Parts: sequence; C-alpha cells; structure tokens
Amino acid sequence: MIDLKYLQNNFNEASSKLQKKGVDTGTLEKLQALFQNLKEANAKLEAAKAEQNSMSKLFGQYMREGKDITELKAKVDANKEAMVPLQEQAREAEEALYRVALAVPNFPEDSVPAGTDEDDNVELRKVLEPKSFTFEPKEHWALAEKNGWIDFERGVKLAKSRFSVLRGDAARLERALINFFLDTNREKGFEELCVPFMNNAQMLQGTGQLPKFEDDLFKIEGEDLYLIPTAEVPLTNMYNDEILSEKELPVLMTGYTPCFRKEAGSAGRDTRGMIRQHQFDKVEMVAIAHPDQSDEVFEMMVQNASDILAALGLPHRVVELCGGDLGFSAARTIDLEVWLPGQNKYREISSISNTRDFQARRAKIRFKEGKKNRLVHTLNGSALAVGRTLIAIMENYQNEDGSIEIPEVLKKYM
RNA sequence: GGACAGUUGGGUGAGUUGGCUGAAACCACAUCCCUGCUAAGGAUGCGUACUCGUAAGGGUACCGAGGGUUCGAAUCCCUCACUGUCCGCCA
Repeated sequence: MIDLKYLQNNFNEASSKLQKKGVDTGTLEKLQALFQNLKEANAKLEAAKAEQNSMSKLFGQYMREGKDITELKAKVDANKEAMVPLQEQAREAEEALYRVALAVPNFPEDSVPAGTDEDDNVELRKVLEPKSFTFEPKEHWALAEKNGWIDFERGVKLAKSRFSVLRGDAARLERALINFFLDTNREKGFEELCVPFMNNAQMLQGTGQLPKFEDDLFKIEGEDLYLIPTAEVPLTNMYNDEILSEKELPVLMTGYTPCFRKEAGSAGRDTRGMIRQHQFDKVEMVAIAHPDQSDEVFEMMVQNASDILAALGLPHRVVELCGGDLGFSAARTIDLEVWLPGQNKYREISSISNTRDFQARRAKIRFKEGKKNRLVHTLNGSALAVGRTLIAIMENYQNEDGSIEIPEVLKKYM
C-alpha cells in the first residue's frame, strides 16, 4: 500500500509518479478525499468515546460513594445512542478507503523509464553472445518430443490444459537445476527455507496479490488458503506483523516451490510448449532490507541471477522495466531475458523487484531503529525460473540430431 | 475427526466475585551511576497502531480473531482460529 500521508502532503508529486503506472489523478483524488473523510469520522467517534469513557468512570465513582445516578445514567445513555451513527460512519469510511487504497499500485522510482509496455523497456547490457548454429535450431517442444522429455498430453489428462509432465532425463534435469540454484543462492548468503505451498488470505494481501488479483489465484475450496503463485509470498511473509532488530538486516532467504497461476489474462499466449503453465517450479530469492541498503541488495540479487545464467552458459540480457510494465507492488524491476535460439528471441527467465516499503506497509514488517519502528524494504527475484531454464538449456544446448548436451556445472547434479 | 485444557506486552507469568489494570512481578533490552578488569550492585526507561498539538502533553483502539451483554469487560456469553494432552487416522 502506498503511504497515504505522503499522498496527502505531496499530492502533485505522488500523482505524477503514479501516472507512470497508468493510475489516473481521479483515483488519487478520490483516495485523498476518502482518507480525509476517515480521519474526520474517526475524530468524531473518538471524541464521543472519550466522553463515554469519562462518564463511565464517574459512574463507578458515584456507585461507590452511594450517590444518585439517575441523571448521569440518562446522559450516558443518550451519548451511547448518539455514538451509533458515528460508529457506522467510521466503519463505512474505513471500508471505502481500503477498498480503493489496496488496489493502488506502488510508486515507481524516479529512475524508472517512462513507457506503456514491454516495448519501452530499456536494455542495460547483454551477457554472453548467442552462439551460432550450423543448422536451424529447433524450438523446445520439438526437442521435447524428439527426446520424450515432456508429456504434454498426459499433463492435460491428469489436470487440464497448461499442465505437463516431465519424463526421464528432463525430470532429472529439473531436479538438478533446483539443487544447483539453491546451492548457489546459499553460497551467496541466502538461508534456504522449505515453506508451505498454500498461504492464507492475509499473507496474499501482504505481498499484494489480494484483493486485486484474486482471479489469478487458485483458491482451496472451503478453506482460507490459496496455492502460492510464487515463493515470494511465503518468504516475504515469514516476517508478517513482526518487528525485526536492525542488526538482523538484511534477512536473505531462498526457497524452491512450485508456483500456481491461473494465467487468467493470457488466453492464447504461449499456448504451445511449456513457457506458460498453471504450475511451474521456481527458486526464489527474498530480502528484507534496511531502507538504506535496499539498492545495494537489489544489485546483488540481479548480479546473482545473472551469474547463475552465465554459469550455465546461457546468453541473456538485462532489462530495466518501464513504468507501464512494472508489476503492481514493484517500485523498480529488472528482468533477465534468456536467449532462446529456437524462438529466435529473448524471453523472461528472472524478474527482480524492489518493492521498497509497499509490501512492508501491507504486511506490517518493521525494524527497530533506535526507539522507533520503521518499515523495512522488501525485495524479491527469481534465481531462477526452473522450467524456463530447462527450455533454455534445451534450445541452447541442442545438437543437429536433436540430442541435448548437459551444461558442465550441472553434471555433478545428474 | 472426537474429548478435555489453554491462548495476556520481546520472554516467563499475575490478574477471571466486571470499574482503582494497557495491564503486577521477574527476566531480557537501553541509558546513566558505581566499580580498575572481563563479575556484581544501584537509578531510570522500555508494547503497538491511529489521531490532536510547534512542543510539553492529550485522545482512541488493542490482553488469539470476530460478535454480544453492560453506563463500564483481559475479566460474563456466543462463534471461529490456534496450541497442548488423550483417542482415532495417516506419509
């Protein structure tokens, strides 16, 4: 959630920042009015409550002293009745405010390039040159078929479309990648965690998936539980509603989880192959950082993900997302796009974001700075998306006969 | 899933004949004093959030969550969640 006091005091600045993310001024004006409205409603209600409390104290005193209380009782009853509508107004004001506030995305950093979609993203650098093939490189689904690596039909039979089954060496490679990623992250100082794959609604709200993106999530019927769309949710919310000590920061965490997404808005996109599935494996990095160190941690996370790709010998490019392509919670995001020779283009394989205090405010994650509590910064990034790495290996390490080499660093894991 | 017990501040733990308890005490922590040594003693401070105020200092809410009774609830009632123990079940 954005800082409403900041919005109130710096409306024009806040407004121009959020225009980068496509939020119109009208929404913000409404938000500002609702905030003011809530404050006024609360002030009235609290004044009445204060009155009620002090009269109740008197009441007790009168009783002990044996004084007549009929007059006081009448006053106190009248005040109590008068509070009913005030209570209702305050409740409505609060609901109205949060309904809007929870749906407003995070402010982008000033340094984020303007733009409306991925075409306006800015390439920062390329790492490793795509190698040239002496033959026409195939796409991963063709290679999968040739090697019997991916059983799309049976994935659909077992579940539904956009599910698949990895078989034989592909399944082993998937597992090898997970281990390789976790080991590498651990060596960089991330603590490895094994977390629940379902989280409750409060956690999903903490990281920003709820209430706005409920349609993207798989909900467990009859339970307050959702299948996680990313390990960012459980890892970040490890410290939901907690106050950390300053010396604990930064908290660096990594974990492997499957991720479940309805892909509601992507009908017709990437339907072939396993670029976009309802269930996919991912190893995630999450950092809970001091505001002063979050930029540094961010760079470290980007470098780590890039290093992993480089260690696998996978050519990629580093891209800064423009305002229009930024996710809901992100203040800044850098994507790593891996080269897919079969598709002849770069495809996203990692996304590293700094949400600043946006998630921390929702999830109430704070740290002690002296006597004060301050919101932490939370960061998250994939290191890496496992299925897409598998695809990238297939396409980049293919031979003319359709066989696939195993990258050197993975051999000890196979 | 069934039965019983519990859920209080960073921790341990009082408080359950409703008002003087936002909460004793102890520990931990912070600052200071004392002390020449890796110890001990003393003083003070020490929950969170919102809100009013330049400030000093007020106000409101929170004793697992939500609702109810009452002038007034940590204390009474209801629902739910969680924890513990016993039983059932199970990787």
